[in-house]
Amino acid sequence: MSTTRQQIIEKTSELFERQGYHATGLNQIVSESETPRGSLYYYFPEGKEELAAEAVWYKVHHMSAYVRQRLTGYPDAIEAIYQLMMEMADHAEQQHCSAGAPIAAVALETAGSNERLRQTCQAAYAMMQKPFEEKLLAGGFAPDRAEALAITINAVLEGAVILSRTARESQPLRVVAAEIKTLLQCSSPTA
Amino acid sequence: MSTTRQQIIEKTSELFERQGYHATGLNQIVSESETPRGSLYYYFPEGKEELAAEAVWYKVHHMSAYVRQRLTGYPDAIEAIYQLMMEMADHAEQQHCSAGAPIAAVALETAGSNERLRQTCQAAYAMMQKPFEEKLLAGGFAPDRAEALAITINAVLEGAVILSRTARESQPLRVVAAEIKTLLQCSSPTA
DNA sequence: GTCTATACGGTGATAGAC
DNA sequence: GTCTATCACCGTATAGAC
Repeated sequence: MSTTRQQIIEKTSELFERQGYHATGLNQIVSESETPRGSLYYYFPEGKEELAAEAVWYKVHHMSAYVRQRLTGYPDAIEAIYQLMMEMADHAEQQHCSAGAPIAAVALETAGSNERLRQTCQAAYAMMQKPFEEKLLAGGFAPDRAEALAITINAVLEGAVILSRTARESQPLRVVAAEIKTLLQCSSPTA
Repeated sequence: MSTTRQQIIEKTSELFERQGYHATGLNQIVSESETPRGSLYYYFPEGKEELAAEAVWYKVHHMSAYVRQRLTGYPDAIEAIYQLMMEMADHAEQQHCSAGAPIAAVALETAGSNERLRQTCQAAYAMMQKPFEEKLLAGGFAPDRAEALAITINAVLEGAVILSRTARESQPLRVVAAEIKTLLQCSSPTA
């Protein structure tokens, strides 16, 4: 795998996360990634759509692996998820709540106009849901409960990141972390 | 208030909801709103930014009024909120999950580049939070609990709408409705 | 693999007539 | 209030040389 190609993908996913799909031009991607101008259509012959799909895919692999790894830090599922969410709030605060929701940024702009990217984002969300579902299963939750709770965690995280970005405040992320903890506790099979 | 001006605002908010900010051009707004071409800069001399702020503002007034009205339908706060969320899922399904998250669409694309629109979206989210907070307060929840839960509802709704749009499936909305009901029940002061 | 030049359409915005 | 003409700029994409 060439470094150039990977550099383009990483910069694209970074720019999508900060600016969204339509606001990110191919020119900006090339110039900020400090990549040869001629390489873009060499590595991504189908143009922006192909590049965007790869960028989303790359980002979600990275994020879901991070989540899965972090969730192993605490044996208890509820505590692990709570600590992860608080850690995300710390992360957001460090970068002044300027980023987050990389899938949503692409999904909202393209779901209605580009079927390929819509499907990519759909698969991305499914992938983000899995680590939570697995951890809850391992924690003794019934399969249907684990799935419903993982969907809820996925949704509330996405929403809270957007609220935090908009308000430039990590508070929404911290609030929902505590509420999800409560929900998990009163849904716990051992409760 | 002229009809032309209002038509432009309504069509703009509709297009933002479906396509986002950058994908929606002034030309499209004029042509689809069937409005005189020359009127746009007459009513909105500051251009797209001013129009966008008004469109977000209009939409959020409309939505928060709808939510507040619907929450009066059931005396019990928990049941009222649950029914409202399920109603939103029905709505989404009727339009094939093609819309929703009108604030998020603008917020994600502009929060990092346009301070005015960022603040508008921030105020919009605050406005969306209020009806839930009020209903919970009236239902006997302590002020700080009502606020935290309203923030969570706001976040989970925004996230679930995005998940539903992306998957073309109302299931995420229905799932989070049930989970929020559980959370409210086990947070209830009368429980 | 990379470069440059270029095509073509669309963007937000302005000026000046009516 | 509205229209038209026009602006400069930007977007993605392609062709052909090296």
